[in-house]
This record gives sequence, C-alpha cells and structure tokens, in this order.
Amino acid sequence: MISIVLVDDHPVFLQGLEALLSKVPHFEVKKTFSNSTGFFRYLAEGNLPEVVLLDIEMGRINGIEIASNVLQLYPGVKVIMLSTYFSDEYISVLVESGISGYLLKSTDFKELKDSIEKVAKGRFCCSPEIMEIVIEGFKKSSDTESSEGGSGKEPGQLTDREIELLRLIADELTMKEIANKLYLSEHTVKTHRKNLMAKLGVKNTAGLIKKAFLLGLIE
Amino acid sequence: MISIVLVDDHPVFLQGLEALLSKVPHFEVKKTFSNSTGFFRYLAEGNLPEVVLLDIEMGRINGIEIASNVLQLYPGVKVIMLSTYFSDEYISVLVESGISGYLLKSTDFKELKDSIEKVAKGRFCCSPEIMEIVIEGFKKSSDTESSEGGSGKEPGQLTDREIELLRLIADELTMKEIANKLYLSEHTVKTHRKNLMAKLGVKNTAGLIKKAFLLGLIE
DNA sequence: TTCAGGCTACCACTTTTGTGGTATTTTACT
DNA sequence: AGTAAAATACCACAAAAGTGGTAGCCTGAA
Repeated sequence: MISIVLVDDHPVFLQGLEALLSKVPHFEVKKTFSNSTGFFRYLAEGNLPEVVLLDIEMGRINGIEIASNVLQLYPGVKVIMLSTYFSDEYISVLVESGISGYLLKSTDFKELKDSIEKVAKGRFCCSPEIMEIVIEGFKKSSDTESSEGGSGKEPGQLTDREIELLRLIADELTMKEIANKLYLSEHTVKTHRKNLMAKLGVKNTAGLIKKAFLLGLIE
Repeated sequence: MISIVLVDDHPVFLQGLEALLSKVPHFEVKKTFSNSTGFFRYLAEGNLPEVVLLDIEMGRINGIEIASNVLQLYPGVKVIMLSTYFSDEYISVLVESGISGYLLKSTDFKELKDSIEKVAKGRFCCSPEIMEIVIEGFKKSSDTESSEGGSGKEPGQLTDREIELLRLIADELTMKEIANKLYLSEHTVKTHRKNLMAKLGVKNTAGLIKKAFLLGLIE
C-alpha cells in the first residue's frame, strides 16, 4: 500500500486525480490539499505520506519552495512535482534539493501510476523531455560526487527542541524568558534560535515567525 | 438587505444556520467560515458584512479574541456572539469591547432573526439571561460615562500605510531598509512600527507577525 | 568503538528592536 | 475655517536580537 497526498491549487484537477488514483488497488490517497498551509500543518502533525504529488504553480508560495521545504523538513517523504511547462532552472534546483520525480501534467495516467510506484521504491523518475535537461545539468556540474544518500551540508529537519523553542518565540517570549522557563542558559536558547534561523533560511524574527506559519509549525 | 457572515467551527451548525437565514427575505448570508484565518483574510480583502455571527468556542484563537480583533479593526461591523454557556467574565469583556449582541445557541430562530435585525439597526441585544449579567456589570462599574459613539482611547483600525509597513517587516526588512525603500526617515518607520505594535497589542516582532497572520493581513 | 546529531554552553561584538516621549505637516471631513 | 486623524520626523536610552565563532556531553546507529 502506497500512501499518497495530493497538493494542487486547482480543485478540479485535484478531485479528478484523486478519483483516478483511488482506483489503483495498492494506492491510498490519504488527503488532498489546495493550499500549502493546510498541507504543512498536516505534515507537522506527524502524518507522513510516502509520496506527495505537488503542483508547481501554487499561488504565492510556489511549488519549488514548498518542495524544498518538504524535502528539508521531512526527508523521508518522496516528492513528485507536476508541472504544465518545464524550465531548466526549476528542474536543476529541484533535482539538487532531492526531489524524486518531475512529471508534466500532460503525462498520461499510466505513466503517472508507474512513476509513483518507482518513486515509492526509492527511484527517481521523470518525463523523457525532462530527463534531457537533467542530463545536461549533470554534464555542466561535475564537481559533486553525491547521488542520493550523501550526508550533505543541508541543514536537515528541525528537532523537537527547536520546534519547542520556535513556539515560545512565537509567543513573544524573549530569549531570557525562554531560558528561565526551560531552565536553560540564555546562550543555549540563542544557539537554538540561531540554528532555527539557519535551517529555515531566514534573517530575523519576522522571517522566523512567517516561515513557521507557512510550514504549519505554529498556529 | 442585511449582509451576514457566519463563523463557527462546527460545519453542521454552520450549514444549518446558513440554510435558515438564507430563507429570510432581506437577509443575505455572504459567506461562512469554519476558522478565523479565512474569515480575517476575507475582511482584510475589504469585504465588510453588516453583521457577523460568531461562535465563542473556536479552537485555539477563541471567540473573545476574534471578536475584539474584529471590533478593533473593523468598527463598522456588528458582531453577535453565539455561545453554548455563558460566563460573567466573558460577557463583561465583550460588552466593553463593543459587541452588539450575545445570544445562547439555544435561542430559537425567531429570536435570532429579530436580534440580527435589531443589531443591524445599531442596537444592542441579547438573551434575557445574559441581560441580567450585563446589568449587574453596569451596577458594579459606575465610573464610565460612554455608551457607543464615544471617541475612546481605543487604538482604532490600521491605516493603509501601517499595513504597508507591516508587510515589509514581514518580508524581513529592517527599519533602515524600509526607510530607504519608501524614502522615509528611519524615525518615521519606527514610529509606525511602534503604533502597529500598540494597535495590535503585541510586544515584539514575533507577536506582530503572528498577529498579522491570524488577522489575514499578511500571507 | 567510532561517529554523527542533538542539546547544551560560552564569548565578544554589532545591529536592531523596543520604550517613551514630543512635534510638525498633510489630508480629509464638517 | 476648524479639527481630527494620518503621516511624517526627532531624540536618547535600554534591551534584545543577530553574527560568528568554539566546544563539551550524551545517545543511538553503523
């Protein structure tokens, strides 16, 4: 049984896809989302599907960003991007950030089905048109030796402690107050916040809280 | 025609109420929400109904808070609270913050209908049980002379400029950067932020961004 | 047993926020 | 013409956030 979540801001496409996928015996469409907020909250609550099908043209926070956030925070989750067009830049960024597949929306259902199965088994797959671009990208950059399982300098997902801190920051506590509350040194708390900002790629408290919201880490 | 919006986290109640209210000739249920986020975004987009029916037991951000935020940011909007029980403290806080009505969910539909009409005309109304509590409250506090139209020290709603600033803060700009961007003095920007924090009742940037999110002012 | 990751802690320094005032000029409404 | 609110600007000081390091301790997995 492969658990699947769909994220797309076109409800019609979403419903259609859900109907189709639900008919496949060992596929289980756990949930569908038409916006990223709900989706991230869902993940944050501990629901980790095996495969996420993600549309690339999501409103304000675009698919790329959603994808990289998912991959960073929940490395076990396989992400397949669905897109109408395809762009060189997009794809290279996405492949680097560890996406598992990139399909065009014009892909026929059988191919989509096969792709989900491959991806669930840990393989990468994409439309042939896309593959060309990926290969081009590989040619250009020859200084990386990793493939999939590399340790990487990537920040990795947030720890429980970090999320705890994040929520206290969101509750308007200062570092000093948090330190007192948790019986920690102020230094420790500052270190955690520093790591949080680095992991979430933000510059200050405003960014921290905004991102935390978008990722469903606070409410 | 009285435009109405319903906010309640029980979809069933929401739908039922909508069906009932929609049948009343000069009532128009513009929209219903099962969470405050969507509701606030709706208001922030400039949709201001005449009357809002608001359930008091909304998840994390409770009805009281929602009500006071609505009343503060959109003073023209009349708010009627719907509640299962009633509590002294609740009511006094709410009446003080300028609510237009407080009804129990057990109220029959005719009474609800009448109440909406009264409230739309600018009157206050509530269930008889509630009225007693309100009157008790009045007896205790005899030093206030205002009724409805007072100028008040209340902060009032946000100005366009303030919202503009708020969004730039959310985009991780510092005061200096915002000042440059808008060709303003840094002092001015700091003053705006100061006012923003006071109006939204928060202590720091974290609170500012969080509140802005909850009120649908940023996305 | 090595090794990575998570949690803790420290330091020195710069920048930004946040507090708490006051005050002038525009703008919009009456 | 008068006035209220918005927008602008200034000041000084305290407090906190943010930068860029280092490093010890513990635990669980390889």
